[in-house]
Amino acid sequence: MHKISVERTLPDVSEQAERFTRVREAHKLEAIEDYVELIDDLISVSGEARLVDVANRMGISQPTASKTLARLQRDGYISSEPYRSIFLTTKGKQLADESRARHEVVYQFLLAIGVTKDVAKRDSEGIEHHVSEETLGVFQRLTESRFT
Amino acid sequence: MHKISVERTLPDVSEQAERFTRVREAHKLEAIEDYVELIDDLISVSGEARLVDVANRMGISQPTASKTLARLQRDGYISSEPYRSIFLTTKGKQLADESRARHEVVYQFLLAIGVTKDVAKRDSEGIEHHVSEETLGVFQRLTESRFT
DNA sequence: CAGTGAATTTAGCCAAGGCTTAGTTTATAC
DNA sequence: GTATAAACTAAGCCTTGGCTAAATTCACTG
Repeated sequence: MHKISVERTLPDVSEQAERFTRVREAHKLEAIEDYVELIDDLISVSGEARLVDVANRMGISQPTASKTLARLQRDGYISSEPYRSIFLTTKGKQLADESRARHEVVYQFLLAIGVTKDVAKRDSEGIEHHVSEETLGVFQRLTESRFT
Repeated sequence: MHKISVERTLPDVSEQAERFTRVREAHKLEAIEDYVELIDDLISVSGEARLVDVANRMGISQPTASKTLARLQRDGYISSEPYRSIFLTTKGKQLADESRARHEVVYQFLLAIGVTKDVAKRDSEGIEHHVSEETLGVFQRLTESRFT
């Protein structure tokens, strides 16, 4: 059995480096987006966002949630008094809205092309953060035109 | 202008927690996948993989690359002698192949639905790690049937 | 075959994001 | 109005993954 060795070439160094750097930067925003989106949902549905709920829903311990929320407050996404519930700042609310919109587009797109509901939920959670405006636009158009 | 408040519900706690946990776990594999894929490419194209090239192409400093490669070796993905070039273990080569295949499917799919080449390259870099087998299968079928 | 420059490693720093254990505050029930 | 349970914070530990500066090794040139 002979293996056909594929003609493989490497992209330009700086171009490739930039791509990886971009992905790494996107990662930093991801956690923040997930938090503000969740906090916004909690406020909408249950009237307030408590640390304990954030921790439980993110699947992390309360101290870890506490530390992360402190960072979010430091960076101006949320506000809260010690031992009190959490509020989104304008900046945080804006990010939550944008993030949810992107999330929803990806989710609906996956459904439209025939991915099952549960998997679409799981995959869209990871994918949403890495989709450019251009790709998102394509997703949206295709979803609307129901090309299935 | 009245805002229509959307009926928003929250998913089951443990289900949501599991989803976030899954994404966090995927993240850990990402870096590894990117490294072994790059190392494999370097070996294919230039005959060997040197730390300096890995660092330059990942867009990180040499010491950071050195530390990460040490972890990869510790975990059995690569092997190398001090000051020598880097080799993939069977485990590493396997992961590189799988990762590249997934990467390629995502990239070709994005191209097929009309995303421009540069953006497809960038987005597929981030998306590939979060795509389940099921979604990947759907991508592949749709790409092959050239549904544009 | 010695000197030099490039490649690599070592050491030491930092932030993020995870954990546990222990202590404090809050709220509730009696 | 006080006891107690739940919520939250504090302290301290770990890994990953980033950096710079400095030391070491390698390879090549002359």
